[in-house]
Amino acid sequence: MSKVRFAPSPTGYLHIGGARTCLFAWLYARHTAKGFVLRIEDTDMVRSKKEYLQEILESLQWLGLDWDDIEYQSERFDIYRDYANKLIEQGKAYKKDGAVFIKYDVQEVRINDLIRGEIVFQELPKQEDVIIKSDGSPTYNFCCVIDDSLMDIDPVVRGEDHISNTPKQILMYRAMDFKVPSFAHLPLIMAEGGGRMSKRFGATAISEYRKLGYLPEAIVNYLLLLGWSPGDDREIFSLKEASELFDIKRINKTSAAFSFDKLNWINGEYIRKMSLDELCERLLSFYAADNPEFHDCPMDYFKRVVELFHVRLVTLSEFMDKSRFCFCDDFVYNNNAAEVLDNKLSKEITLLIARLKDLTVFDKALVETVFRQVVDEAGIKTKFLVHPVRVALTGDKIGPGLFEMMEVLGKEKVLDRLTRLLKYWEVKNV
RNA sequence: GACCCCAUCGUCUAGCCUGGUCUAGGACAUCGCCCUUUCACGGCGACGACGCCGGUUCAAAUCCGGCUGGGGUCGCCA
Repeated sequence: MSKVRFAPSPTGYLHIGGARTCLFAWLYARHTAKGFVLRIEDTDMVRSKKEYLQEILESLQWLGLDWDDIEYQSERFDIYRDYANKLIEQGKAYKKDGAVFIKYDVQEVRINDLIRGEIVFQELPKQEDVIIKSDGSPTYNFCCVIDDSLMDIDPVVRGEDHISNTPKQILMYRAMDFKVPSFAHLPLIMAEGGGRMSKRFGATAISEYRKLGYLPEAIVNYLLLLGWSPGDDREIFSLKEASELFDIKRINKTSAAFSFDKLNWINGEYIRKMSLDELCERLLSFYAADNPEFHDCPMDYFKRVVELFHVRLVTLSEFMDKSRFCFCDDFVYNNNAAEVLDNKLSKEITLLIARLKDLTVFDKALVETVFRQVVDEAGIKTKFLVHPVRVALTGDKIGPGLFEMMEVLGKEKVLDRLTRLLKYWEVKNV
């Protein structure tokens, strides 16, 4: 049975477009139970870098796109040279200036494309092409044809930018008496707001998205939606579900614009649907070495803090800023909270402190009961006491629910921070 | 310039192949309402598209042609 491949070139990082190409090729392979080959196109000895290869492999693993085989073109130069020599012997190629040129038997070329149907090229602009460069290394199109043929790749799944390469490749298949495979040319991804992906576009490398706090399953899910749909309204799938549902015929012909809004939504969906324990693990590994406070605090405390932000996170990276007040006491009151602090409720806060002090069990329900009693006695609206207390506890006017937050922070911290607010008002008074 | 690909709400899309069930469905974003101590989540609702012109047909988002628009490729890079 034929196989499917993804053929990255280690001359740069794995970018979002490459990841999507790989995803579709991978899904096709898994759906049809064909083998999936990772072919490293490292024929350009100058531009190919080990670190890029490393990064590409890590990114693919992170995304969950595994492969059955990996091949390196740099280890196959002998094969390419043999075919070049054979073509020379047959009079289909010739040497010039140290390079080897193939002569095309120019004719109409038809591509059988699984996504677009038949594509017809009337004529080719060139009659010949280099297959072995003057430095002895083989060219892309030549290697590609030989490897796709020898590795029994069918269909050839790749980006739309390769459509124009296909006619000359088909002529090469014919020159070497190879069976011509079918192709599946994927539409390209465009930058947000249209235009090419490369220009004026922030994050392109997959590793970048990882650093930004995106989950691999969310990225994969989003990429899948960018150009494919199951035909109904479902939008959230795991890789496993996707490989079962996948149908290459349902890939769109139109290039799709990338949207951070949608990616963010999907990422948030995955975070929300994740169990609390799972989210804790993800956060701990995301903040691995840089944030010892997360690892040093009691796991139980960490978990309860995470719970406060579970439905409030879009990316993992937001956790640090949002939860800062849970791990340190030295925060300052945010400027946007100034308005809330204008109204000095020293008397009410003092009363609240006194009542909270009496609590022996500092849980959400009891805290709320006490809080509402104070509000009643003071004869003010709940929200007028809630807002300044939140600022006192977190430094910000927006944040998690007040009472669950108080329970998590604990009596001591709550009382300290309320007292701190009283002092703040005192100082301001002078 | 040449060759090729594409064309449904702002964005991602369903529908198109096998014309009528489409006063075009869903999602994101936006806006409003509800929930509510803020934010978020959740619920409800609003806004919003078949690029244009012809043709075929009793009937076209769906088929055909042209135009326009967008994209890709024209390297001894991959």
